[in-house]
Amino acid sequence: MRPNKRDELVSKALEVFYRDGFHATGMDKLVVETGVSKTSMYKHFRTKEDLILAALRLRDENFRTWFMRRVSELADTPADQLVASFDALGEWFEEDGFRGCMFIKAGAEFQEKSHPIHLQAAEHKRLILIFYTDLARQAGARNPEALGCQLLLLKEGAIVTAVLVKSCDPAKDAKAAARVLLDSALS
Amino acid sequence: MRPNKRDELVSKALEVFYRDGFHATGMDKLVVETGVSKTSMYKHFRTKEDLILAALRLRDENFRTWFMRRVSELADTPADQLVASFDALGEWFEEDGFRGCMFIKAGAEFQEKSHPIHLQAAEHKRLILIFYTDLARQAGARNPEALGCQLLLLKEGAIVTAVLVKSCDPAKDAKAAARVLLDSALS
DNA sequence: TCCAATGTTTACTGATCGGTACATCTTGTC
DNA sequence: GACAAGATGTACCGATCAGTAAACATTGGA
Repeated sequence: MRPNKRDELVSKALEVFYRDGFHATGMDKLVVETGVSKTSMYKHFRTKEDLILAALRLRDENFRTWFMRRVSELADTPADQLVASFDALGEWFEEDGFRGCMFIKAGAEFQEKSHPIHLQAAEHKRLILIFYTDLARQAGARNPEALGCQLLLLKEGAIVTAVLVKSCDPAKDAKAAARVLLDSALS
Repeated sequence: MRPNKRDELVSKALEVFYRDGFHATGMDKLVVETGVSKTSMYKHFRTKEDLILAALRLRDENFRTWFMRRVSELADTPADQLVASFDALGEWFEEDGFRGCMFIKAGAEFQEKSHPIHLQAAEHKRLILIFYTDLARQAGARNPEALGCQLLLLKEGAIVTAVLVKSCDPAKDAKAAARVLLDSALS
């Protein structure tokens, strides 16, 4: 039960769950794709739910790390970073394997509010909200909580729209909207 | 094969798919919940996919009818209707059985862009986008396509946030954002 | 009343679901 | 090299998946 082996399994499972969905991905498929045996899989993870939770934890870490780093690379001041975050999103949308937000999908497939997977998806969004609220506060917004939530709306809407609506350029429109909302929150 | 019987089945299937998800809902469960036999079910619908598509068609009709009617009840001018649409959304979020947007969930569970279910979900979003773009044009926005898309972002973001983030009042924040964006698009 | 057509039910198919019992292999220790 | 302990693979569990064949019930017209 080498710990790095476990990490490998989580990483591969994350990839397959993200690509094919949670209910649509059986443990047998994961066993084939990872090359490990079913018994080994269940030595590392008590249930499929445990594996999904581990994959979501990894995804949360990966995404937020990438997102925050990229935002800080793209702009220097909090105000500019608020706006630049939508450029970062736009880069993500253009990636080959882009399939929308894993946590929106997790929340959609496990809808009970008390379900551990639903709760973990909600926790990710809470952390993103905090990220935006902090930036809004540092930028000097009159009501950082309200602006943070509005930026979260734009981000989530942009992701959904990037998946489902071809005739839009959601990253561009969200960025423009963010600038307007920021200006309005500062004046 | 009375046609109203078929409508009954679609209506019940819609309810169960919306509550429990698509992959998580087996035909056997639907057979039990509708009280009809499995063979009858498959006389009305060639495959499960056909049933899902029929349910989505009904949902599209129901939702857009309700949404547009409610918006026109809540305000008179196009500009006010743009803003009031988020009050309508807020009413929806407060309903007992609210479980987010069925089309976001359909797009999440059937991710291939060429899949008929994915395409139908995308079509619904396209119609909503047209609704907002038309209102933006009637309201006199400088760039109705851009404002329409931004309002769509707010709407989709508000739905996702209403499902996953408890600490927000997304309908309220989206409404405030819509007003700011509208003002900016008019001046 | 008989027949044909239509709708419905029961009972089943092979495949796959999440999960496990048990045999086998590998590895560190003496 | 002997042996115990942990990791791995094989082969299976009952339940459920989407879908179907064939018997049965119902209903219309002649």
